[in-house]
Amino acid sequence: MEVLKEMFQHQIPSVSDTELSDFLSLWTIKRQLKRHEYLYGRGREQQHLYFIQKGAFKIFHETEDLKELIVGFGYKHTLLLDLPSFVTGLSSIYRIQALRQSTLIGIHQRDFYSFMEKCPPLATYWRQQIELALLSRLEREIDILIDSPQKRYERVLQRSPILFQEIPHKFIAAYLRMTPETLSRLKRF
Amino acid sequence: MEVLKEMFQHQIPSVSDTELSDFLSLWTIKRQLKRHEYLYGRGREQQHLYFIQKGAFKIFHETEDLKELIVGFGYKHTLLLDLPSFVTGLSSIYRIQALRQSTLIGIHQRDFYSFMEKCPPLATYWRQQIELALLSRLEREIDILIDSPQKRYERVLQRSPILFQEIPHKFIAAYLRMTPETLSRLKRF
DNA sequence: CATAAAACTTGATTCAAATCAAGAATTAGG
DNA sequence: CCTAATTCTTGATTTGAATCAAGTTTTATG
Repeated sequence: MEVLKEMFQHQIPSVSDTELSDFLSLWTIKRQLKRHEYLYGRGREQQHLYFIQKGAFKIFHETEDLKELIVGFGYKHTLLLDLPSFVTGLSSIYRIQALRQSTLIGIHQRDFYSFMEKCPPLATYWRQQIELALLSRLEREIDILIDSPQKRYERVLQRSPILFQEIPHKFIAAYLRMTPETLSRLKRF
Repeated sequence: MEVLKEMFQHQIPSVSDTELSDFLSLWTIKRQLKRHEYLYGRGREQQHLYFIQKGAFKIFHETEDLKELIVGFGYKHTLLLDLPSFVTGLSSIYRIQALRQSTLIGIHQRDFYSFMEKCPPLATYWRQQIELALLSRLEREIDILIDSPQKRYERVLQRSPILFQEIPHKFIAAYLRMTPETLSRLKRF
């Protein structure tokens, strides 16, 4: 809770102390997930926003033939949510699975949105977050369109070195649109 | 101009007639582009929002080795902009090129944003457009992560059949992360 | 801390899509 | 409407990453 408070203090400096306390009091959902556990069932809507206190997650789309297309990860001390489901309220196209034992605290979308209405700094913050998410997705589109596995690897390694410390490389390989064998060979140089 | 007016009347029904007229009067930029012409120079910031009255465009990222990674298209009677540059004000990571003779009308970002401040329905509309752009990019991410060229083709054909009528297939092939030869062979079935 | 499970590495082989090539069809524009 | 330029198709060949396989290292957890 303390870390979450610091994060918001840092990212939304214009929010007052009392507002922040009120806001944090809405983060009532506590969850503990074991390795391999899913954050929610297949195809359910997922209208929670979580903060990862401990652990790591993979976010992926499951194709009809049960292949996993990994679209992102969640690490310690960052927010975790099913963005399309959170925004639209529709059932999710993603699954989110714990990569190791993890603890989360969360807030429901309706509580978040209703607090946003009476707290303009939070509204501004959230609008910026959506814009940033869009921009980062445009960068990622370039990442995965590049032909050469070598270049894809270099680009992401440069931008997100943390990834390679936090996440098993076989998942990073899928994220980079290659096999673990290919990634392993690239790392040699 | 008439078509643009109808589009906004349809998409922002809550906006008043006088407001709409005021807004449209800010669309003062007129441009004519010949085939192969660029909307703006390499790496320039691009803070205009355009409406395509006639023509078609490709939006692509140019890699260091001058390969073109196509990230989207613009068609008749839709909006055209360099989204990351428009939102951040930074210089663009994309180039936009006319695929045939085209005419555009445009508005500068500062005029658009300042009108948004005094027109809440436009602000709401724009926020929704950003969210929609994000959601469509998440769908696209899945599109291009899929291994099989066949499946990538089917998915996009199903969702955007118009594409295949408006745009030369060699560009669609690049958009789908395959060669024109591969796309041609897929179309046989 | 022991041991079972998971992840990673490395080499050999396969295979699907890229490349190369050339002719046919379509489109642009004077 | 004609001609040149561009795009599309189809076949032959090449190639680079996937797959297969097996051994090694690392990590999880009772």
